[in-house]
Amino acid sequence: MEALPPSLLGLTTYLLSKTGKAARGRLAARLAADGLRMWHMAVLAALADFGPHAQRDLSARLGIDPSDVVKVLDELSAPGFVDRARDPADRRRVTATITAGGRRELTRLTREARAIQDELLAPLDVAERDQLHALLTRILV
Amino acid sequence: MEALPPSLLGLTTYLLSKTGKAARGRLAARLAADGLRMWHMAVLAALADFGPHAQRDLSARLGIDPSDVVKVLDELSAPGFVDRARDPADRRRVTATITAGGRRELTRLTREARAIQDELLAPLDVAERDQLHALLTRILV
DNA sequence: CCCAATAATAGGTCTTCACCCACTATTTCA
DNA sequence: TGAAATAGTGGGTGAAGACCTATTATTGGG
Repeated sequence: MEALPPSLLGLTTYLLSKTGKAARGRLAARLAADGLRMWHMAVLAALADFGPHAQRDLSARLGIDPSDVVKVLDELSAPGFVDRARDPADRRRVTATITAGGRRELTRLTREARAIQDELLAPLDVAERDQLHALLTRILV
Repeated sequence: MEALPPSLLGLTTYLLSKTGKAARGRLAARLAADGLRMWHMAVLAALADFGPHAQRDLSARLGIDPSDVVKVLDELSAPGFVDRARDPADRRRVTATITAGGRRELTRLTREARAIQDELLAPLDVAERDQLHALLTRILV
């Protein structure tokens, strides 16, 4: 008397929604322990992977509202994870750069994300996890 | 200059979160066209698959707060998708039953969910979709 | 050189969602 | 039979997300 309705479990849409929610929920919980949220990690990742960004470029790359970028950067620069400096070439722009501390934080968060992933994907063996990863990647294209 | 950070795309957790959000978003949009939300569909599915439920049992099966079950059933009985009747054996209980109209609505919603699914999973062939479905099923246990 | 466009920022709104509390009716059981 | 537990209901709250607007500083095009 505890099973979920097969009508729903037969929909991949539903399974995606549900596993996605589980994944996001767990990841968000770990981030919250550091006072952070998803966007903070995304911004750190973007800065680490692609180098310094004007805030507008972060907004475009990640699809966040420009005014929310401001808030995220406020919260990332407080603990010293990013530096903000006005661009001398165009003084309207503010360039955000990840610091050594920010890189360390990102590494920590990534490690924890993988731990969460291992819990969530426990029923799958390594080959299957790779398969899943590849399929999801192709969906997002 | 538009790519997402590989640091994120390398995390299955992130991919799940993102595809899940896409799936939920699209499904929610279709449901909203009928003035419904996820839980409405879940409740209809539970009633169709397992027969009439006391509200408390719906709450337990689907993991919704009992007070939210009330609201969902209010909205499902307004258009006549479910009937509510007090259980004569235990007059505290209210038994919810899906109507013929409710079954028709569920069929419609399911058909639309499959259409959404086809859009979302367009990059995958049929075998791969089955694979994805099987993997996600095993994750949810 | 002036005006329109651009970048950042501060501040706010509007939903959605999960959750919680108080209250009533009814049942169970000591 | 009286007290405790259970079922449903109504009316909230609080957090999180996405979005929107006005303002200021700065730039570049006509």
